[in-house]
Amino acid sequence: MGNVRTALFNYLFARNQKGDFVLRIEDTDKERSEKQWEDDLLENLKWLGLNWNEGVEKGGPYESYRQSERTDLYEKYLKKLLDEKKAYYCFCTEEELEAQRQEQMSRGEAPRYRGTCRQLTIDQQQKQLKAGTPSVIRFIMEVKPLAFEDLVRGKVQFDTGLIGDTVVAKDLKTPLYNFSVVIDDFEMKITHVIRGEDHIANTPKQILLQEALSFPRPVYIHLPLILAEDRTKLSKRHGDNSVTRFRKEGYLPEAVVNFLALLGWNPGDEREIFSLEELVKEFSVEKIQKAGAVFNVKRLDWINGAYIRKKTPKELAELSKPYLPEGVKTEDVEKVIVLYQARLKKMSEITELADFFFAKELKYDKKMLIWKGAGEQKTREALEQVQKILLEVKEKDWNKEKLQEILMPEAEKVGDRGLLLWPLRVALTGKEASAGPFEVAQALGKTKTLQRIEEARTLIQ
RNA sequence: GGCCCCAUCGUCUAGUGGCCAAGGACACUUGGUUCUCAUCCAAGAGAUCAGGGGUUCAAAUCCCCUUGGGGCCA
Repeated sequence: MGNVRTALFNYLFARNQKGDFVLRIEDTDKERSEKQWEDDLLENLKWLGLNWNEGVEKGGPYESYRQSERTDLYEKYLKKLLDEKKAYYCFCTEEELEAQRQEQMSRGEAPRYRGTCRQLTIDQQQKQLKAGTPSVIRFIMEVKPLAFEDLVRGKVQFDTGLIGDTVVAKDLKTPLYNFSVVIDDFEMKITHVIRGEDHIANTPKQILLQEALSFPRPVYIHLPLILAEDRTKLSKRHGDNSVTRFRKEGYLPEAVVNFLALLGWNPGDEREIFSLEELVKEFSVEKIQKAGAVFNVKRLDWINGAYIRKKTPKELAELSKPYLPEGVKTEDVEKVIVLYQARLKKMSEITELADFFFAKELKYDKKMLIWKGAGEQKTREALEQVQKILLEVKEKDWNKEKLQEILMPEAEKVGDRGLLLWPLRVALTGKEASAGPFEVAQALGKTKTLQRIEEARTLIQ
């Protein structure tokens, strides 16, 4: 969810600027493999209709980059830092580090690496390496006040002295996120970094690294986080909120784009529904929100419903296919889908709403047929009356307008329209709630309609 | 614990010193439309703009402090 939203904002920004661009999406997700992460993302972006000129540059969890073809590149820069004495090997053990951290925290200081191994000479380092002592590569953080300009937050300041020398790689072949991201930005000529707010704290490290390697500094835009109900960062802990899931449940891509764009951004006026093209046109960094935004499925549902209502029967039929029994005829799908167009929040709901249409036999409690206050007898009479009338209706007149024209006066005559209409509708659908009786009858056709009324009549006998 | 970020209805938000005793949307409540459900329409409830100090003729809007929430660091 977060990574797709970030990709969307990158897309909107770049398209709005009309410049050439390359998208690089970063994510430090440690749970999934690079391959799966990338496949999911690309698939989702494609589904959403976000197409890039040059294709999306490979991102993926940076921890996995050691596997990639860029290894030599990272090694080159790592060696450069080492040669220039801007980085060094560190042989401190976990225990030593942990003890140091505890001590610092107990004294109310910032927990940071003190630079013990910085003192080591090249010879000493080599000796330890040869001996096979476990080690990491640390980058020397220059101590100075550092500020960068964030397009949505303004000036963000840090005191780099509080950070300590960061680990940039486990070894020459295994770079870590903060390092590889800097190399990638440079190599890919990234000019604008648009990413989640959770990366703000990483930015000074990356800037110092850029400076050490004489790389230009890109423009930073940090997006507000997507939050769960409990106002913490949305994560797997909160259940599956992936775009993949929403796609499977039958949310429409244009609705998801619309919804995501409005999480943390707004057009400044009161419009709510936007196409991708409109979003591109309207997008502006100044209107990006600073505070985190809670992910609200009900709002997504509403937006999705609005898009569903705009579809043609043909489009809807196509969209609902995955949620209907296999082998059903397209014309049948079109018949039933229009009944529920105004009722659907997501396409997957059609399965249950339309099952009566495809079922050979309806199963329901006969009590359901009885309109409030009416008894079994009155209900039976009503069904018989409707049956008699409908039997006379010609095949060519079998449409909802005509059926209503014929049945409505009869229902009026009874006094309480529900007495006639309710049993009819239940007989046809077997449901407490459904589309109206006339349109359902039209969709079912004369034969099936009469057959179901007969079944209901027998049931209540 | 340190640093950083943030703070308007339950939620997403409008608002960049006077037009705001705060507007819209979702959700909620009520009523209307051909039985039900939904759509649609109408109405309603819902925020002393986190709190406190300033600055100003005037502050939701600028400044400071406090509080609260979040993120990163391990």
